[in-house]
Amino acid sequence: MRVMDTGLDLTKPIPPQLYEILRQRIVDNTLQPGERISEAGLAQEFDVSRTPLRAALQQLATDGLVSVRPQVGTLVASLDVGQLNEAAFIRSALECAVVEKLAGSPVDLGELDRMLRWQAAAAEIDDYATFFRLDEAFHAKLAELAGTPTIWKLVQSVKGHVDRQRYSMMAGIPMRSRRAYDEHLLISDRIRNGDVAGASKAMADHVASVLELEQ
Amino acid sequence: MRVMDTGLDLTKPIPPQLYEILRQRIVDNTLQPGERISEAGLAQEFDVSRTPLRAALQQLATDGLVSVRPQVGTLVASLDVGQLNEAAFIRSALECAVVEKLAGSPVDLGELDRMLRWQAAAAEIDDYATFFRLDEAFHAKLAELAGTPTIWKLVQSVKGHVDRQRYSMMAGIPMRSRRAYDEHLLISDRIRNGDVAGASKAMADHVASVLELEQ
DNA sequence: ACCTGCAATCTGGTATACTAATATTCTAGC
DNA sequence: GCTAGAATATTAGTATACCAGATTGCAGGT
Repeated sequence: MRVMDTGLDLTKPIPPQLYEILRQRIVDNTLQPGERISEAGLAQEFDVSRTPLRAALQQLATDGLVSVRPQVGTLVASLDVGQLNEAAFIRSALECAVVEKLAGSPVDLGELDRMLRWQAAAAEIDDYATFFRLDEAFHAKLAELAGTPTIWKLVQSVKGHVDRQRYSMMAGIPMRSRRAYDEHLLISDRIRNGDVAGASKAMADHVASVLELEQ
Repeated sequence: MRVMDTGLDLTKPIPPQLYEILRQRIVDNTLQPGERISEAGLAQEFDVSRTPLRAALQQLATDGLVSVRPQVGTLVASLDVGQLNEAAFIRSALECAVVEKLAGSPVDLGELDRMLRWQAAAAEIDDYATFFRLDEAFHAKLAELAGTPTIWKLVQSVKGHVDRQRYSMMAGIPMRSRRAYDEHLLISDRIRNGDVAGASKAMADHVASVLELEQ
């Protein structure tokens, strides 16, 4: 019998919740590269059967965050510089295409401005958790405004490798909420001005900046 | 008891095979938009249990080719012009990024030339099935040479909507193997010449051409 | 004729049992 | 002491049973 809270809401679909939890554990290195994952063990921990757990692992496998070897085991994927670069490249290509489209065909940026003000506030008080959430929402909103919400889904599925690298580097490094906010501002300004190439460049710099080692 | 051949190789993983078969049926309109899919029915048809079948359906759902509604049913996704445009947009962004990278950093294009000669032969004799296979291989090879094989996986997962539209239009229309071959040639030439913008443009035109209604 | 409510049926979601293949451990033989 | 091989344990893959929610059709009341 298990009474401990597993953090799952059993009234909502289980696999997506398990996916998010496990993804977070891999990204923040709670589950380390190369570590073996036990389906049965995790199923017991979350007090669910292997069935929904396997659905979550399948998603993580398509994201390249775990590697399942039949009849052997499921491993947390190793950090691979090639895969990291590729993920960053893909993200850049997709998000640049989004802002190019936005800069080329005017849309209402009111919602974006509102989000930027929230970000400014969060950056001011160094509320990193909130800023991180708003940062994700900003990029998602860009894709939504461009009429390409699928792009944000693809970016998310590819972004895991980048996020993992970021967590590895992040030990004690001061947050860059302020810088990220400035870059967001630059992107939205250039979109507003219809500066297609400039907006694209600003986005490329922005997504590249998260991997820079120096402050 | 079932003796009919289901087309499955039981010595290899089942879910990917089911995925390919069902994807093909959706793309070529054997399974029509909005049609209801019965997990139990398909499981019986292929003589497998619902477990591997559900894994395949989950993949098709992430591709947006089916829509799973809990306790209601699984439906073949409707043709949606918005989704089609988005898929074409994403494909263009990713594949243009690939050829831009290739044109910017010289690599050995020997394998590509070999594939182009095969395509020329297939186009000459109007062997459409073979040409289609070679066409896919050409694009996959571009991604491989650019060091971004994941991009081709993403393109494939998004391409279903485009392929479905292509099948809908293809009734009686003469094949365009020759034209596709010429476009491939143009792309590879511009890559070879380091013409980044030109190669990108050629690729954009190429992926856009499959949706053109006129000959 | 129409609306309402209940019940039968069908659906996908989950739990569990079983299989086959791999990895590991232990042991017999040298 | 060491190696080869067999027994054991563990794994992901698959099949099956069960569940709860949703739809559908009909019965009965208005």
